[in-house]
Amino acid sequence: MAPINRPEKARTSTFLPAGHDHIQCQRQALRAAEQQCQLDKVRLTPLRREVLELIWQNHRPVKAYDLLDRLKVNHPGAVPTTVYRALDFLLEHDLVHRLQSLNAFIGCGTPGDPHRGQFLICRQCGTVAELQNTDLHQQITEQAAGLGFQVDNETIEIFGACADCQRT
Amino acid sequence: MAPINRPEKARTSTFLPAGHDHIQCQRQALRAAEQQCQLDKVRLTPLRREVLELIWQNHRPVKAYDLLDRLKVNHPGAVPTTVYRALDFLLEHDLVHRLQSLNAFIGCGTPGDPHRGQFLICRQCGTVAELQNTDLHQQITEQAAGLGFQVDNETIEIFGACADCQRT
DNA sequence: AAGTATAACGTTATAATGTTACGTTTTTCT
DNA sequence: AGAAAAACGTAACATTATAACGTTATACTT
Repeated sequence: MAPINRPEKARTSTFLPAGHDHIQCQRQALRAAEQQCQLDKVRLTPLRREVLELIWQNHRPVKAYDLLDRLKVNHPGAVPTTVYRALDFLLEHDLVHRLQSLNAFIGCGTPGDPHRGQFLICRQCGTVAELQNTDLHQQITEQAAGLGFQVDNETIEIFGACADCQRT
Repeated sequence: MAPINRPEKARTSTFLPAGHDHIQCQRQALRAAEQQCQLDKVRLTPLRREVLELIWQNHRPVKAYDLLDRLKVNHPGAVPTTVYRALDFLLEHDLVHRLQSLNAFIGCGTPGDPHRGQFLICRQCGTVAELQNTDLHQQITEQAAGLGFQVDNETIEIFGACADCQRT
């Protein structure tokens, strides 16, 4: 399946600008998720919503069992299945990403957009930036095509030091 | 750390040409590993060598516990630590790669080369091709640099259908 | 509105993956 | 030969993820 190729410039959703209002950011993410679910005609149930809310508490990846611990506060009966089922739903509808290198999850800021999965991950502070680099995507797709390989999913996870952490 | 940027064209190590002589391929890989270890002045012990040999039995990723089962044939005392220690060694010396999306391992055909980790993975037959796409690497490094991010490691794992599997 | 199909969730058990800690053996280096 | 370092043995355990099956809630049809 050839990818959508919008003529946009490379952009990034984080690293966070100085005055980042996260309360607002989280609220906005949940609103976007609700809209996306309406469009997709699927149900963002209270449980799923709560998991998504927990994921959006910051811009660092969360592990499933941490999520579980946090979920238990309001949801004493929660067990691994509870979390993994919610995560499966959120992944399927592109509301969160899975970071394979970390076995962890992070909210997706742009649920409607073509969904790739290009991440910069700071080893030190753990902050993750999601890239939307169309050129990169296209270059990969083209090289693959040259080898007769038809791409259906890409995982790009780049580790290193973010600007803040380099200074320290 | 700025990457080595050799003016090479994009290349790939597999998908396998029609008449691929795997016995020869495996032997060659082990020879290369031995040489690399000599250069690095580290020891490719019988255990490590045996694990590497098992990994090179084909061009599909192997899971650690599968490796363990296979290792037990000649090595009844083997336990997870046995395998993971060998894998740690092999990874550290760039003799194998870890595929994060699969929790699996695969031999590296070019131990001496600058070591990135760009893979095409066929969902159907499981065959993996390692790419050495310098442009891709450079593009990532540059975009990251533009965000003040200093790359130290990249994981690129592309899933899809290889040429053979598309035909079926 | 009742009946039925489907989706979501609860519950228990277990599988798969990976690590820690500590002791012993082997190799290397002086 | 003796000391230091590396490799390996062994047991326990931590983390991550899924399977199987039953119940409850929601949506869909008539």
